[in-house]
Amino acid sequence: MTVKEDYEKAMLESGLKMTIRRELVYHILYHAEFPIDVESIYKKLIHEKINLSTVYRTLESFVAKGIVKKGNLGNTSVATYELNRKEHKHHIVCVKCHQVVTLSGCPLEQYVKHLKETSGFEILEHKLEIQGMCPSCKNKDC
Amino acid sequence: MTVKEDYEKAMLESGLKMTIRRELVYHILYHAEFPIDVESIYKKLIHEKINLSTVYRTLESFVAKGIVKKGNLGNTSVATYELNRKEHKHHIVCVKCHQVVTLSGCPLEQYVKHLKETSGFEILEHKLEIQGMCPSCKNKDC
DNA sequence: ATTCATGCAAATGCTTTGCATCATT
DNA sequence: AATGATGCAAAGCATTTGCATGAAT
Repeated sequence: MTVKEDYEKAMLESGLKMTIRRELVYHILYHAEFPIDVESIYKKLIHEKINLSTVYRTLESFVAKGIVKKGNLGNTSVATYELNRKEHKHHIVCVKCHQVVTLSGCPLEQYVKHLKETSGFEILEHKLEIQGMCPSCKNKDC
Repeated sequence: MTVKEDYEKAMLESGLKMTIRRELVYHILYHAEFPIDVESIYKKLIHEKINLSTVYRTLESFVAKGIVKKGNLGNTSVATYELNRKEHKHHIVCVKCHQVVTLSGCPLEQYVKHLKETSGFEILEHKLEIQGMCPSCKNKDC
């Protein structure tokens, strides 16, 4: 399935109208290797006619429909967004330079299953982020 | 060790001066069962003479010294703070009412050990938050 | 005495919103 | 035609900062 087909499927299933701006944002999320913030998305759209508030609104409607997951960049208050794929990934973030490395696999599958059976909650998502210092920053004393 | 002794130890070790405001904030964090936001802290200090920006500055200097860990409330951009205890805890947060339940134990100890050996990063903290719907919200259709 | 902490007010930066216009259904 | 999407400008809100004063070392 192509990105475009993927996008169209998401719009149809969610009931959101198909527009150029939404497709642009969807494409960026689709090709992102890790959660990205609004500024990064907007910068990638510098040559397109799209307003910053449209980017925000697009992302929020995607989140409301479950198409996209919202998170935060490290411990900052900057929101990040990523496509809500079946195969989710977790990341290590460098506390200094914010470099992000994607980890393979999810170490929590068993644990989440356990919680579903014992917690009384309806378990939905989980957020896991490992913080550390990347090899490069580790060697700089700043 | 009492809260006060704990606080004094933290200030001595970090080099931060001991002040009434810092002690007040430290006490609140000490007795909090889960990460709390600045507004909640400030409300608990309503009868004390303390400025909101002092609360922010106090928390940020605690974070800088590793006394406190900073996070986020659910997927919002509101910062939360908790004491950086040896025995860290994780939580389930209700996506509707923001009720927080503390989980026992950390399911990631083995995994983090593994990452320390293989990732090339100096692994520091990790953030894990489970999102779900609490028993009460689960039964309300809103 | 020096260094750091605090209050206050103003500024910052990310995000949201009201409203008129435009595009998709 | 009706409903929803977008641009633009203004507002909102959490957080930060400059500066003068006050307190801890």
